Amino acid sequence: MRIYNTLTAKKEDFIPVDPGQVRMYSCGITAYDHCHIGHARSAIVFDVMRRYIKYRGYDIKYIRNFTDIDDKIINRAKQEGISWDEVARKYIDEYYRDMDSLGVGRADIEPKATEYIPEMIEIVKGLIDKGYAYEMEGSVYFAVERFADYGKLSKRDLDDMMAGARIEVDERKGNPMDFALWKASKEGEPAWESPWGPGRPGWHIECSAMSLKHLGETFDIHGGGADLIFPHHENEIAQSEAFTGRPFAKYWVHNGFITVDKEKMSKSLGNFFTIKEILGKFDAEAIRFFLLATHYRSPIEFSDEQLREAEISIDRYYTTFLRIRDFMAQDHSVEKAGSDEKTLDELLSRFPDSFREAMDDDFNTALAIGTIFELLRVLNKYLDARPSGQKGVALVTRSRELLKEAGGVLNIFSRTPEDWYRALMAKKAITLSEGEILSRIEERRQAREGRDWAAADRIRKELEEKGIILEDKKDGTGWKVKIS
RNA sequence: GGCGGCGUACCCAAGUGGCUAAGGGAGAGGUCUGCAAAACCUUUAUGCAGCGGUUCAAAUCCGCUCGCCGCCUCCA
Repeated sequence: MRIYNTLTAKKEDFIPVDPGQVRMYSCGITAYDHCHIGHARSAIVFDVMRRYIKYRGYDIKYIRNFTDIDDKIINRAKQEGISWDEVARKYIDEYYRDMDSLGVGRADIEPKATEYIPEMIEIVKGLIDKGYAYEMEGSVYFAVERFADYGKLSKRDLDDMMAGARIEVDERKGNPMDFALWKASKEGEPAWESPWGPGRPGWHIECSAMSLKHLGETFDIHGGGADLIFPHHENEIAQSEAFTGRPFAKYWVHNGFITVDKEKMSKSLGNFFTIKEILGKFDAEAIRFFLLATHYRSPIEFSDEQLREAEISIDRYYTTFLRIRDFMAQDHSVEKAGSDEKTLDELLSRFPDSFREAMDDDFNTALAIGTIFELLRVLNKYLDARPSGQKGVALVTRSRELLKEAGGVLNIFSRTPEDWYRALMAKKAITLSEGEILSRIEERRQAREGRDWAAADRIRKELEEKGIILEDKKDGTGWKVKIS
């Protein structure tokens, strides 16, 4: 496997610190509002990395945190008139609701910042003892000049940073770039006891404390959105490496942004779409497919049109699965070859390698999806000749297994075609019930039997206007939801 | 101002030195069909923002130009 490492700005061979064992940490959310599609991208990208690493035979321990204390949470609590911990709890629940629908699995450990206050205090104390941090009026700051490697992740030079150009300078700090490890709490704010008086942790320290506790001083993969590179991840490196004297994370991976009109989707610009809004119009699987159809480091322009195309792609997959099922159910007493049997056979032989090579190359899910659709095309062509017999059963069974395995790694294509159509009926607000559709199909069957094509076409047209497409096959009529 | 990224067909999107430049959508033509739909076939980039250069060989490396974006403040 090769992974692009932000730290070295190169794709590198992936060699875990401990052979066969992977330790991965990704930065989760600050629980103060509903998640938008950008949060979904990050969560899905790391979910797929985790699944693929496991698929490749590694034992993986995956941690994803929640920031449950922070200025934004405190402000939100004031707005909503509830306590800060109620805000955090509420939005963590909402997070799970969103992620569960998107097929994002739970991490092995999902620590919350406030559960690690003693560990954080220990690190802050250690950093003061080692001369990397100083206390000032109840707060503690990390002195960036003391850490020689400061800037190595974000490729910045302290002198060039034009500190103060865009930040409010606190004149009392040793260097304007010094950041808070521990913040003194103001009257009425949530506070924990510390050697420096009542206060709360700075933002960055929680990840250092939680990763150290669960993954050790040095671990393999640390990820998050590209906007976390500076200052968050840069500061994590400074704190952690200054404290332990050991390298922190070996591979740093960062996902690209979702854009709207070419601009980064963000809370401050207000150009964001929440996951729930999008789920109101599109199926969760389409969202997941849409996000995985582009490489994780590239920007993705958000658009309804792209989501619709994702639905069409998924529909193509499930339509093929219905064909597979029809084929398996038919009579196989006669051996009859399909079209291009050799092409299918050869493709099946190299498919696992193609898929794996794509994913091995820095988790190239876009290319991996391409291999899936290539197999669908060849399989469809094979089935077009209406083959039968044991050779065919073997080839089609193999195709089905490989497709399901690949889909499983990406956690897409895992439903039945029926579940897909039912979900689509709900999203597209189809007013007909399945029973009504079937009875109309039966009426039409009788009309067709009497060669009353006008009546048959009328029924088909009527259903299409209500969003249902009919497909006449040799042994009956199937239906599907129209995507438009 | 500093650092970084991107620009591939009508749209989306892989490809970062060498086979016919993946895959999806859309369009056109065709096979199949009572007619459709689905599926399949053919077709749509002698071409990869532009101009130079390196090389036997470049979308891929180097330089310049143009355009777009990101980070440098909370941010996935």
